[in-house]
Order: sequence, then C-alpha cells, then structure tokens
Amino acid sequence: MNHPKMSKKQLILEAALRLFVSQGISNTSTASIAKHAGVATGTLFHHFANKQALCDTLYLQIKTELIKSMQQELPADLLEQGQALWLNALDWFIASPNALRYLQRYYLNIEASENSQQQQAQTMATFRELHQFIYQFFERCQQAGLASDLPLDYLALMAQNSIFSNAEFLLLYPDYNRTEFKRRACQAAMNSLMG
Amino acid sequence: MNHPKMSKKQLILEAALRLFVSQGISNTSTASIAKHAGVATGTLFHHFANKQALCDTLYLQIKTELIKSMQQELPADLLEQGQALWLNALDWFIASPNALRYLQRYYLNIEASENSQQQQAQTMATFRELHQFIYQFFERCQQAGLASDLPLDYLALMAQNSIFSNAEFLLLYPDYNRTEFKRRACQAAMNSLMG
Amino acid sequence: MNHPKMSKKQLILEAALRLFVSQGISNTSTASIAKHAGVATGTLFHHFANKQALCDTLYLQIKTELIKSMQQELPADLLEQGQALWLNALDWFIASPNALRYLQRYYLNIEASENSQQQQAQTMATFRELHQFIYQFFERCQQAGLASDLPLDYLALMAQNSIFSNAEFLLLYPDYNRTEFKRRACQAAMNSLMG
Amino acid sequence: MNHPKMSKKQLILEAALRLFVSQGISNTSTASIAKHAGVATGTLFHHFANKQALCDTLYLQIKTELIKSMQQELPADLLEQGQALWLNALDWFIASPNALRYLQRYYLNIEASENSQQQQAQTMATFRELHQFIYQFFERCQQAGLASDLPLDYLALMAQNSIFSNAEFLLLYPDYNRTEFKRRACQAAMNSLMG
DNA sequence: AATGAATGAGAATTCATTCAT
DNA sequence: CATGAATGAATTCTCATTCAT
Repeated sequence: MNHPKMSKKQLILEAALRLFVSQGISNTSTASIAKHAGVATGTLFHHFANKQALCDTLYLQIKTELIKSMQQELPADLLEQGQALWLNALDWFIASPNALRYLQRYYLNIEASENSQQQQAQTMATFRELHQFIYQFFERCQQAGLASDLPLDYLALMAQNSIFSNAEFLLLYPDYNRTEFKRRACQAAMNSLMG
Repeated sequence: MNHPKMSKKQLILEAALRLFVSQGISNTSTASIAKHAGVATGTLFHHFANKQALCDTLYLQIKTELIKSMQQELPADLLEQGQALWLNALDWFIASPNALRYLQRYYLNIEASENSQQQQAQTMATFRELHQFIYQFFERCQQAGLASDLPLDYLALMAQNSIFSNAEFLLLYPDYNRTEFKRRACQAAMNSLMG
Repeated sequence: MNHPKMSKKQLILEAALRLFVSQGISNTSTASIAKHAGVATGTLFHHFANKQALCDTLYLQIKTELIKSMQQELPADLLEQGQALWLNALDWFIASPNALRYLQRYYLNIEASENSQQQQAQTMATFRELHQFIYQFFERCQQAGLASDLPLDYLALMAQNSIFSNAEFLLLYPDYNRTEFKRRACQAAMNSLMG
Repeated sequence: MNHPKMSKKQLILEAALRLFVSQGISNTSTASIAKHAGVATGTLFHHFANKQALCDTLYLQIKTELIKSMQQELPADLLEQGQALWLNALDWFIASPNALRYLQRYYLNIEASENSQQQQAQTMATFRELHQFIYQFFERCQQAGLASDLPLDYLALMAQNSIFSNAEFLLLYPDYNRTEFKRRACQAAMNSLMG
C-alpha cells in the first residue's frame, strides 16, 4: 500500500511491527497482518515458516539495524566509546519507537513460548552473536580496570535497562530539552556501570 | 489442593500467577487456570467477570503487598528513607520472583488491551492511588533539594527499572554475595536518582 | 423492589415477563430474572421446577387473565357476542402490551423446544381447556349458520391473528382515533369470520 | 452432501434454514449448522461474520426470492394486481413452508437482539428497500380511492398477517380444496384491505 | 510466487441447575 | 423458604496453518 516497490516480505514485516506494538504479539493474528500488509493470508506463510519465525525475523532485523547504528563513528578511547555506544543506542531507539516497544514484547514472549529445540537453539545462537560485541566491550573495560568486576550479564542488563528507560522517558516527554538531558543521563549511566 | 482451607478465589489467583509467569498471560487459558486451581471453569467466572478482571485483581493484590512491605520500618531521614524503600522493594521482589515477572508481563499486556473505558478507568484510579506515595516521596526529596529537578514520572520509572534489573540479576545469580552487592547497587541507584 | 408486599414468586414472574419481552426468551438467563426480581438464583428454582415451567406458568397466568377479561359482560346474541369477545380481547392486549409480545414469543418457543412428553402433555391439555370456549363459540355460530363451514382451527387462527395485528397497530400508533378505528376493524374481522 | 456442486456458503444457508425452523434460532448452534451442512465450524465463520449475519443473509435471500415470485405476471388493473400479489405470495409460502416459519422466527429474533447500530442500520436499509414496492402499491391504491385511508404500515401489516395465517392453515390441512379456499380467502382479504 | 477458501482444535464465556447452609 | 457459591456442558467465535488452483 504505502510503498508499492517494497517486497511483499518487507511489507509483511512492517505491518507486523506496527500491529505487534499497538496490540501485542499474541493479540495480533496472522490474518490481520496479511490484511494490513495488503497480501493474502497464504503469502505470509510463503515467506515465513510460521508466526514465530516471523517474530524472530523481525527481531533479528531490528537488532541488526540497531547494532549497525551503535557501531558508527566509535572513538578509540574506551570511556568515550562507552558513551558513544550508549548515546547511539538511545538515539536509534528514539528514532524507532516501535523497535523499542517490540523488543520489550519479544523478550517476554520468548520466555513464555515452548521452545521447539532446534529452531530455538539456532535463534539463540544468533542472539548471542549479536550481543557478542557488547560483552567484548565490557570485557575490555574490565581488563582496563574501568568497569566493576561484576558478571558481564549484569553489566549488559543494566546498560540495556538504562537505555530503555531513558528512551521511554524521552518518547513520553518529547518537548524536554534533549541535549542537556541526554548528557546527564549518559553520565549517570556511565557512573553506574563504570564506577 | 495444596491448602484446602484457602478460598477458591484465592486458589484461582495463585494458580493464575504461576501459569501467567511460566507461560505468559495470553498463552494461559482460563480453563487451565481453573484446572490447576482445582475448580470448575464456571467457578473462575463466578469470582471474576472475565480474564482481564482476574489479571487486574492479581495486579492489585501484588502491588498492595509490595507497598505494605516497602513501608515497613522507614527512617525519618529522607536519604535513608530512600535507601530503605529501595532495599525493601528489592528484598520483596527477590522473595517473590513470580510477582516480579508478573508485573512486567502485566504492564505490557495493559498497553495492548483495548481499554474498556469505565472499568479501565476505575482500575487506573486504583493504580495511581497505589503509586501516590512514591510520587510524594520524590516530591519531598525535590523540595529538600535532594533529588534532581526532573519529572516525577522519570524518577519513578528509573527507580522501578533499577529495582527490577537488580532483582532479576540476583535471581539469576543466587549464589552471589548479596549483602555487599545490594549495598553497592543501592548506592549506585541513589547516586542516579538523588545526585 | 417495586412492591414489597408481592410474593417472591410473583416478583419473579413479573421480572421474567419484562425481560422475555424486551430480550427474547432464550436470551434471558434465569440468573438475570432472579436479579431483576430481587431474589437469589436458587429462589427461582424453589418456585419453578425449571425455566420451561416458569414460561408455562407465565403463559397460563396471562391466558387466564385474558379469558377472564374476554368473558365479561357478554350479550346473548351470537353476533354481538362475537363482537364483544373480539373487542374485549383487543382492549385487554392494548392494556397489556407485554402480554401480547410474550404470547407471540411463547408460541414460537413451544414449537421449537423438545417436548418432554409428560410435562408437555399436561401443559397442552391445559391449553386446550383454555381455548375450549372459543371453539365452542365458533361451533355454535356454525350451527346457527352464522360462520363459514371451515375448520374450527382456521376460525380460531384467523381470529387470533386479526386481534394481534390490530393490537400491534394500535400500540404502534397510540394517537390514532381508537374508537372509530376499532369499530371498523371489528367489523372487518366479523365479515371475514362470519361472512 | 446432497448437492456436491453447491457452494459451501449455500449449503450452510440451507442447513441453517432447516434447523432454525425445526428447533428455533436460538436453540440452533453454529456447530450443528456446520455439521449438518457438512463443513467445518470455521467455514461458517469464513462466510459469515457471526451468527446474526448468517440470519440476516438468510432473511434477505428469502425475501428476495419471495418478492421476485410475487412480481411475476402482474396485471395492470390495481384491484387485480392486489389479488395477484396476494395469491402469488400465498402460493410461494405454501411451496416454501420453511421460508414462512423462518420469517416469523426472524422477526421476533430481531426485536430481541441488541442492534449493533451500523451493521443493523445497513440491514434495515435493505429491508426497507425490499418492502418498498408493497408500500408503493398501497399508495397507488389509496390515490385511486381503492384502499382505506389508513397508514401504509397498517395495510402492509394486515396483508402480511392474512397471507401468513392462510398459508399456515393450508399447510396444516393439505387435503383441503385449495382452489376454492384460496379464492374465498383472497376475496376476504381484499375486502378487509380494499374495502 | 501468490491466493484465499477451508480446516478443526481451542479459547473465553454463559447458563440452567444443584446443594449445603 | 431462601440463599448464592459451585458446577461443567455447551456456545460462539478465533486463528495458525494447509493446500488446490
């Protein structure tokens, strides 16, 4: 509908994102995704093995874009690199509010769904690969004595949560002075993680 | 089954909590809740107008218990009071992991569900009442110059997220030295919020 | 609620009538009848063996009242008696619109319901007894050469339908000049039946 | 089952008609309609948004056929046209007894159901359109001084009721001499309406 | 690749009726 | 007489998925 040049697969992914975010994943039927994408119900299953595969693909697509965005123009200095990563992520989420909402939903959904072993295993492998560079960053910080000696899981969790919280806030108060706010929030996050 | 003295309504609420947490809210059928509670399907709807009302009741029950726990033995000094509130909440969530998981699921579910206006309005009113004392605490902190001059929504959101993250972590790593960890994490949270 | 002196049984019958007429018989639950009557659900089944028995009782009560009304002040002359019966019935239905609507619903419902033999048989016997005097009236008319030589069922059916139709119309147009209208409609009915 | 060439939608409509008539509309489950039509339960809801939509479609289909039948071979003269319309309708109902029973049930059901505004509005619009030609016929009769000066609603109601009653009777007494009976009944109806 | 009719298991909810108090 | 919690079968409707075209 919107972009006649877009592939049907991509149209489906975009309709799914919009609907998942506004109605929840479980409350969104594959039929309604197809309708909103302007394709037939069968077409959805032509491109994705099942609904879960569609969700996974959407997740990977979002995460890939996010990571590409985070890694742009990274300074060499570790501390500055941390700030840049944090700010890049925040900016990307603010520019892609649906992505933020979807990731939150997706995480909870994953925990809940019966894992079909093989497929799930492969998905998880890709997840780890995606997060790899975050873990490596914190590992280097710890080796340089910059980050506390806590499990990498903890540092990653805290980093993600601080980014999510601040993005949510800035989306809630769009008129807030962002430049100053972001500087302060980033500083606070660094203090927590790097102190 | 477990506690023959318990009212059927409470049995239903407890079965629901267990299932919602392990399978997700949407993935849990009212039939399975009833079965796990050891009652007939009709009984569930005798006590709750519908599934959403059951979810709301569960939420209110958890929030009420949490708040009662948080407000125990509060010192007069505002800074110490903040620490006590934070630690009380953390301890309560660690002791009630299902409550933590449920609240996360419930928040996302609420956003997704069509709000049926009237009933939803009353629920929201109760929500606000429950959170009132948190907002009032931060307001007093700001008046005393202890908390940054950011919207109360922001402070409440950040506080909640830091408690959730740390509780999640401690549940993930149960063998970690909790006493020392909690001291540090609390300090970090206070620095963020009260700096 | 309305009349604290009324027996609970009668309160139930009146609530049932109101609800059956406005929502349909099948769409009205015994629970809602009880609630509208201001009694407990169990009380309804204390007074009536089951929902069907309640419907039958209501039917009999209405029919009994109607017949009592129809038989008031009947002239001796057969033709005049026919007019009086017709007008009495019409007036009674106009004064009891819910009764009219209920009878229509009840007839259709009866045809549809699986007849539980014994109970149904007894109910039907009472029906026939109630209609007896109508049949006897038409029989006497035929013997006097006043009514066409058609089956009594036909005459009764046509009489009932003409009364129902005209009552419906007068209820729909309450401002219509009733005196003149009724005279004409009665005449038309007599022409049909007695011609 | 019976007619393998028939579309599933039509099979559903025919099964529904049979069941609605023999058991009542409310007493007939969508599941049993599907089973009797030889299709899956989901198929019914693929073709009809809900049970009410199925009922409405059935009504429109019946009314459309009836009207088509009524309008065949109409003479120009208004009086003769009235007789032809009346007799055509009667014949059609006698040939389609289920249609007659269904219309009676449908009317009562409509009054009882909560009207969902929009969809109901559209249905009602179609209803009016269908009845239009009856109203127009009576209007022309009144202008020609052939019909009494009563509201068109009244004339239409009386006409319908006289047709229904006589059809019911002829279905009840199939062995009756129809030719003579119909002539007389039609004459009586014309006298009532056109007198 | 694309379509959309068809499927049937399962979901939420209703309801007449029972029964212990 | 009266109550209302409890029951579980039945009902309407949804939905992921399949498959013939």
